[in-house]
Amino acid sequence: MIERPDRTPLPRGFFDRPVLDVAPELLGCTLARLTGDGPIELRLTEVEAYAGELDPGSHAYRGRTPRNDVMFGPPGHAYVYFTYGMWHCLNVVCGPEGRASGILLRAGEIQIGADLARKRRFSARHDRELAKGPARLATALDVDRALNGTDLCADATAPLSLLPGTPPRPDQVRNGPRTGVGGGGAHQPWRFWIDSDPTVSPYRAHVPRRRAT
DNA sequence: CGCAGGATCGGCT
DNA sequence: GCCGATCCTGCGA
Repeated sequence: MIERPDRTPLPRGFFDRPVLDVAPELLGCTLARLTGDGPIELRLTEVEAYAGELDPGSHAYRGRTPRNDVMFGPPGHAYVYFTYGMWHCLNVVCGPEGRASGILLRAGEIQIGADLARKRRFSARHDRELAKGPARLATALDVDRALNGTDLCADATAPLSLLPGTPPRPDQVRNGPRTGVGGGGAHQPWRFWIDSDPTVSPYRAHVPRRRAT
């Protein structure tokens, strides 16, 4: 009998906890995508927590809308949003249900399907850039709003799921301010990443956009 | 390598 | 109308 890594998705209970407990534990976990062309999998190296309606940085801050509806639903589901007119970003809803908290999956290391990811991320000059940033991660794994609401705990044959992986050593888990978040939520140190990992995206402070002249 | 500017459109005020 | 949980390219050092 051949030993294989655990293909059982993380249980719903894993996500049905306070988002700040879940976020650091997601590091090292496997995000598995089943595309028509084959599987693409990555090991998460960077995530960011958003604490629901009370968090000025969260999409849920101004209450429930058609766009953020999934965030108010049960934990363990995918919240995918479209931004800047061209990009998608992927979150996991966390508990308790109705809190509308979630975790943005910001970066990872491609472990399976790098050839497929390279086709989708043709401008990446190096494999470490394939999923270095939330929109790059979504692009590499062919994630768009068609996957909004997907149950990530269903099973490994689903189009998108989260599985246990290889956790980092506890002393390798770092945290700091969230990238690109302005307003009242800017200073919260709710971004978590694996220290010294080359696939972690660079920190960028929020920049209000200037109007075109 | 760092920084500035542009792309592009859905969601919400 | 304004702005965004971003990324890419081009330019200069």
